[in-house]
Amino acid sequence: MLNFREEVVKLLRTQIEELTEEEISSLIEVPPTYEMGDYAFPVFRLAKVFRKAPPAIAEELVGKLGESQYFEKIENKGPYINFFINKKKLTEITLEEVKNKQDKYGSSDMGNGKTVIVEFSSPNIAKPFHIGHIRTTVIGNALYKIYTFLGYDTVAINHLGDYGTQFGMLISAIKKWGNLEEIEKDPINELLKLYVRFNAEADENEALRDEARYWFKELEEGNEEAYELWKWIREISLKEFNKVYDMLNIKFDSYAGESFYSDKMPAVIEELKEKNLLKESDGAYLVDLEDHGMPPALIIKSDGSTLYTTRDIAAAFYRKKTYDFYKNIYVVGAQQNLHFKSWIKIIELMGYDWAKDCVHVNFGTVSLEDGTLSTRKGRVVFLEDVLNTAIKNTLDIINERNPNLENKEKVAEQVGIGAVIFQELFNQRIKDYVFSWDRTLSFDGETGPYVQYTHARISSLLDRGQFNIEDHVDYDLLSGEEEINIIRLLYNFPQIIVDAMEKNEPYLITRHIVEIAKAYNKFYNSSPIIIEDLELKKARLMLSYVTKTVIKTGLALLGIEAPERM
RNA sequence: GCACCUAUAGCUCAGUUGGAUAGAGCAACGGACUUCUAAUCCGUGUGCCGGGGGUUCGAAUCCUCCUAGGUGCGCCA
Repeated sequence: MLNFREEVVKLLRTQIEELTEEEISSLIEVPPTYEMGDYAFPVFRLAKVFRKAPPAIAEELVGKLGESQYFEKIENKGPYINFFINKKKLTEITLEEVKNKQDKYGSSDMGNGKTVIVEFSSPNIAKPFHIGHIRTTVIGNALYKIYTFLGYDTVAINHLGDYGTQFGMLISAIKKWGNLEEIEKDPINELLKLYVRFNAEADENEALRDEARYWFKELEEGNEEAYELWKWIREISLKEFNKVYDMLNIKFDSYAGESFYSDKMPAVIEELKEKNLLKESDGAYLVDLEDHGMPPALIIKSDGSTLYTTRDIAAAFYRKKTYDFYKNIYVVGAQQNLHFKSWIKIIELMGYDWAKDCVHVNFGTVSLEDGTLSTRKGRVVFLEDVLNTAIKNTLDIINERNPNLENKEKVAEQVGIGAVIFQELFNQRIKDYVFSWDRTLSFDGETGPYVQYTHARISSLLDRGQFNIEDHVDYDLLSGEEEINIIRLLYNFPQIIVDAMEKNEPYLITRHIVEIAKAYNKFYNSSPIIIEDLELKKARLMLSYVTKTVIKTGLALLGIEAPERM
């Protein structure tokens, strides 16, 4: 697709020898409003070379630039040279491209089959899937889709928390107080109860902790009873998690969790020893990272067992060997910033330059109005409840506003769940937030339902207007301000996807499709579409169609469905 | 104590990597459905961009020092 920005650079380069194309390109910007132009070039940087006042330089350059088929106007306003895109060209290029590529519009082969791993969600077995897990789950899924869309070979890994001392506790608790049938009926809650009870009693009776450690050691050493119990806990938990994954329509390529790497750690420890990175301290072994401004990283506990740092290193090695990744992404909360910085540094110190390809995609903390989430203190909001409440709320709205809608339940699911995901992907990852039912269930303004509504409205319009994609369209009929505002946003969509990928920030796409929906709704409210004038009708329907197509693609990249009616 | 992150309108947040008059949504108030879906659209106003200092043609954005909040800092993950 023709790149107008590059055309600006090329044009400027013909008159500016003092700057390279790259330098010119980095100076190009988008003016605050479109009345000022589509692209602007501030000439301040040339003031010293030209030994003239910036406005005079700009004026002189404009005079020399001459005509271009891509721009209908080039003028200077003070020290800025402003470029106005040829509207017909923009419309033609954009609409043809969307028409041709349809749901592939914005996709690319830039990934060239390179492998990108996205590790996300990764809940702890035997613990509830709560609102704190939604961010990693939803952000990770969006990134997975974005990378895939850009031509990368992607691997979605759910690094289950299925190992560690906590399983010693659970096994011990089940053996003491557990009733297998009851657990099977309501696994997560029953297991959680056992876990909480165990912790409470262990606070009184220290011996219980030793028992837990004993059972975990048994598990590690292959005790059959412990292993069978562990396997059973893992299976029933996964079944529970899959209920939520099904609702969110999320699939993983691998569920290799912590336990998977348990036999891969000795090799790491051997190599650390060989490379003289391991230091003994109080009976434990660690890697000293003082030279890199970090506290030491503990690798082996004084009782000989390993820690999650060791497991993450082992996992990274395994993934490098198995997938030969180009990027290895971890969607994990910002609380673990130091942990990731530290083990990635260790891999670098071991001499592997692919350490730089391991990226921690972090995000801020979700808390509740009465404090931080705490499973053990019962301060927890279950994700399944949030989704179900959103669905129910949506169904109420449908019954009120559009009671004759077909497939109400299905649409309520798409919209309710979409609203939750959308909200989650609306801001920068790093922001902390306090969970609020009000905000989650608000469907007005810049929300998922708003965008979906726009999509559904267009769908219905296209049917009524008997839209035919083969119809020939006179692009001159779409040169009004409201039409061009939509088209500009559609034109920018592919670049937004690339930006979102480079920054690992899905919200860029979320915000962009909101802008598209806003621009379209404005147009819709002021321009009747199904009208007598056949040519105008065809043009407006085509614009509606391409808008719908891009909205649908944008939502899909976020993991949100786009119902045809709502 | 040390390290990292955050601070923009009453609330929740954008701000295109240093550019032109700092923008949205929500909330409030007023308008637009016998006409393509009113989950929509149109109006009305709000800012010591946490504070001080610096860098330069130019700073919400970069540097520095404060302040407030969050997170983390060897035997959990």
